[in-house]
Amino acid sequence: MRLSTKGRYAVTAMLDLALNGKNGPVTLAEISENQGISLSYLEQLFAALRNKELVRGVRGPGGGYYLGKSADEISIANIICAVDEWVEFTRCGGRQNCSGGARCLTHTLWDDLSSEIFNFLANISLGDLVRRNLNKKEDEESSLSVVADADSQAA
Amino acid sequence: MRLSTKGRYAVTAMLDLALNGKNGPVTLAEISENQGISLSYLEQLFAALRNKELVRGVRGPGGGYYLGKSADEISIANIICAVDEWVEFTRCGGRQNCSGGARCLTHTLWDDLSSEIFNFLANISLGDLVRRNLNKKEDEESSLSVVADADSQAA
DNA sequence: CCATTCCCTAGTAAATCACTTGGTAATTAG
DNA sequence: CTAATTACCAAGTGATTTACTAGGGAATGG
Repeated sequence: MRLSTKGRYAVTAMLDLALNGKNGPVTLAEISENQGISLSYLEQLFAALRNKELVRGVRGPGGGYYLGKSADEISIANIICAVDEWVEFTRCGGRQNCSGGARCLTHTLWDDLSSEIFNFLANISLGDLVRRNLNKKEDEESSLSVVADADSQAA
Repeated sequence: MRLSTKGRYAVTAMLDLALNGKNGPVTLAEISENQGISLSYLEQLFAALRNKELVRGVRGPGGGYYLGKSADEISIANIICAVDEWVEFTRCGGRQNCSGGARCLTHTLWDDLSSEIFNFLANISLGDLVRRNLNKKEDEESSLSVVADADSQAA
């Protein structure tokens, strides 16, 4: 299980693409400018995203990137897995010698948690994120209680 | 937002402590043995956990570590924050010059997602994890469908 | 006293991060 | 056709992080 800043860059870039790619492709130069990410680093991230067919590149003037499928079909887990090589840890059914000991139980607990986190992220799509934010702007228009709660707990 | 293998080590160690610390303190040597983590690395992790009062050390022979509070009062987010320095990213209300542009919207979306992930992890306690697993063993005793699903999606 | 345990500092090889440099390949506008 | 534009590709780099080793204390129990 891995969720680094690299994943954040990828999600951020994909969000930018989902937001600005409604009519015509978006160039990496634009995303680089918008999000403050170096062009060449974006190229590396997009190479990984392209391998997983989450984006589609078009070369030449007027070219750029499209989403590889609809924003609703791309989950946050998909994006993070593409660039961050999600490692599902030590289901130690064989490899390790932890036959029923405390080690194996702990590993099982961790694996369950890891799966839960994955499923959580797999159930949020790019489209969800965009829509949720627009709805929130309409509905609330004032407070940001969720974020405030998280901050206070984190501190 | 950060969720590295270091956090995994910390959660694993805390799980071990929750499982084995029912009667008397648990030594880092035991956890090191159980979980296959180097003793000195554990010491560093537990220094961070101690700072956040998630564990309590007792020196001398027969000593070891206790949980700093009950397993139900310790969330996974607490543990990860302790060792991984959870960085809440770029709520760019001031620092950056993204006045209403695509950058700021994307950052807002990311911040919302980040908060959601945090809240998700904040709502799972060590106690939950242990109980959930014990219940599952009683209830199902056969299939591990959740984990299987996650694996197939990850691949 | 002395063994045990926590506690602390420093250093390190390997990996990862975010980036730079310097290209090549395809496509379009003129 | 040419030149500009864009995606694509590879190699390398300083900074940071990871997981660990080494080498010590400081407190406590027998």
